[in-house]
Amino acid sequence: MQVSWVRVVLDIPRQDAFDYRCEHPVQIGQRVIVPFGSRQLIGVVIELLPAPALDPDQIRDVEQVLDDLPAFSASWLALAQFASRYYQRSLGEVILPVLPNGLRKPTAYLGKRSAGGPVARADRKKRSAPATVVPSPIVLNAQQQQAVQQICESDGYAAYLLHGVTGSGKTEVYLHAALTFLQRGQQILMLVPEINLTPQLETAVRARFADLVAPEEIAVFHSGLADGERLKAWADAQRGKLKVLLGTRMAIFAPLDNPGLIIVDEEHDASYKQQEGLRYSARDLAVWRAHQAGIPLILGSATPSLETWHHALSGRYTRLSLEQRAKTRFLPDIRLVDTRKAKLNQGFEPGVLEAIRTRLERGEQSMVFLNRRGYAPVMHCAACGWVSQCPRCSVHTVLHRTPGSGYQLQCHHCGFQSRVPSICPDCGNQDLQPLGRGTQRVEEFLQDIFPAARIQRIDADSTRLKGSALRLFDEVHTGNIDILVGTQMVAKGHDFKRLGLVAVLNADSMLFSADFRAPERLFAQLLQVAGRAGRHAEGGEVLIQTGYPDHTVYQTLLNNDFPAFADDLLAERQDTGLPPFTFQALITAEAKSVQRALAFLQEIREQAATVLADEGEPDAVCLYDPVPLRILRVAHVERAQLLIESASRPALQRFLQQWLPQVQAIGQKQRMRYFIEVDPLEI
DNA sequence: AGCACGCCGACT
DNA sequence: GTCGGCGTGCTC
Ligand SMILES: [Zn+2]
Ligand SMILES: [Zn+2]
Repeated sequence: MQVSWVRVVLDIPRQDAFDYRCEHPVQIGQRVIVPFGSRQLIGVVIELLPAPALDPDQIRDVEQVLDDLPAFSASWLALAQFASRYYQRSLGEVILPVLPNGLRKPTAYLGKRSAGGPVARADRKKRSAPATVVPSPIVLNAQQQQAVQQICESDGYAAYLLHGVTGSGKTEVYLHAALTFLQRGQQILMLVPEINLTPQLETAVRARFADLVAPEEIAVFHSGLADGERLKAWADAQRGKLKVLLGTRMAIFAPLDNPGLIIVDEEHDASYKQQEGLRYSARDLAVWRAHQAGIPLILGSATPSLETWHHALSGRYTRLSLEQRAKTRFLPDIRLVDTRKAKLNQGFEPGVLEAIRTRLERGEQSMVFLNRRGYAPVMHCAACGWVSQCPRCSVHTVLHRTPGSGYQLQCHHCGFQSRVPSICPDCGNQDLQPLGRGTQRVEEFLQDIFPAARIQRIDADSTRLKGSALRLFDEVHTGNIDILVGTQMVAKGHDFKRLGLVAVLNADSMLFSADFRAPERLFAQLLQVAGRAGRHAEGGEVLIQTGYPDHTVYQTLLNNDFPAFADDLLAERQDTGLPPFTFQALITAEAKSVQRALAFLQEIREQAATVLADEGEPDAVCLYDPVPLRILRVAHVERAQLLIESASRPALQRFLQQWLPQVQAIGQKQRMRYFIEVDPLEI
């Protein structure tokens, strides 16, 4: 066998690629096991080298070429390459972390327990085929039909904003369009924001495509799957065995080679943005992937992100509106409840409690939405003003009810737990009070005034165990629950047939957040919760408690004029020079003391001025003053950030490419932990 | 990111 | 004397 040289990417931060000698047949896109220092790693071959670029005695040998899956295709590698360039990470830091565990750990292949490797092991495992329900025939209305037709007649790449409220039948458009592309022999990639939303959609997909697609040609891909299941779905995608892949943001990296249509449901949702490691936006990568593959893309939402709305206005995306609610759906009556004039009872305006009582008497479900888990956001001493504080973070600790009948303080940022002090640590006062309320306290209060009601709380705490979310939602669906108390977890997607009333308690808390996207996000969330009520009968009602009923967010809910709201926000963003009219990147530095983090950011900022001057474009990119984060300290680490902004995306990208190597050098010298985020969601 | 190498404090 | 603390520097 002819010896060759290969360039391999590994999951090593800020390092490009490493060259190896290879005595086996090998091609680009194959995974290999290589020695690296004293350990072994799995890497991916990205280049075949005509000759070694290094001293031959520094080059080591590839130990094994893995061939239990086909090599990654050129188009898949191009996607990874784009993400690497755009998000400013090494290619290895993109490729390896997106692979299922078994495919990136050499131990899965070595040793006597490896049993033919992870793929063979996953294939051997018996899995019960999911039951398929018989679909009920669906008739599309004129707008839906027109949308489907336009999508299916796309010539190559086209991006569609499918704009329609809950119940307007977006899912039907997805499914009908998907059917056409399946008939053409192409694959469908469908993204949803949350794991919770996959079961309902999977059932619908399986039912609808049962005639055309075998059960094993449909797969689900998200982080809630066990390692083996995730690996099986990925392997089937890479082997070309799938027709439909349904998943959360990570599914955007699935190695499908013949996609015909990509669908991003609830495209505005912040969950599409990865918040750690490679901070990518699956929505934006979906646009790139569709463009590269030359296929249509559907971005669906009732409340599109302003980025998407802006593109729809400029003509880059085609807007398809669904204004008619499907025939079998009803619009709930949305009302604002002015809390300024009311005496609240445990956060409830009296009329809201009465409305719940009425629904109870009629045997209908109510939902209370409160975006705050735990019993109370903080413990407080009325005598001296002491509040419960996390010793490791600069935040309050939250009072939680524990499974017994006790209480505990928890930090929502670092997980720190502590006992509730019986007296004030500062002044010895014996009467510490919980301040405010979370879902646990609301649940307790409602149970107190409606003793006979069956109340269920659904939040991150009550659904911690695997599968418990599914079970709780089932309870609600089967009607065993009268009142549902929940956080944003209950806001999305679920279609509760007997739900007549939705009450929103603390919407205002999001109104004055420091984040410039707050109004947009609040509106999306409120419309989404509102969409839970009265979908299947008349008389559905949504009550939103607010102290600011005149605010445009609330007024837009009443007059149902999203376009006007979005246009106003866009005008404001243009005036203030914010996205989507500018492009941003954010560097966050972490250190024991914020002074050190700020000093580092200040130094790299000064370096930036030199880079910009050298490029002859001193004003193309603006770097703001470094600032401490709003929550300064988390788990004993203090953080500061530096915002970088430009009116031109290419200029920003060019600048980052020039500047980041110097940032790295300074970071190394100062032993500073930092990371960069392109298109940050929150600043 | 690991993991070794290295040079200083308190322990069988 | 050596066990182990984690600073620093490489890994094709
Ligand atoms: Zn006190
Ligand atoms: Zn904490």
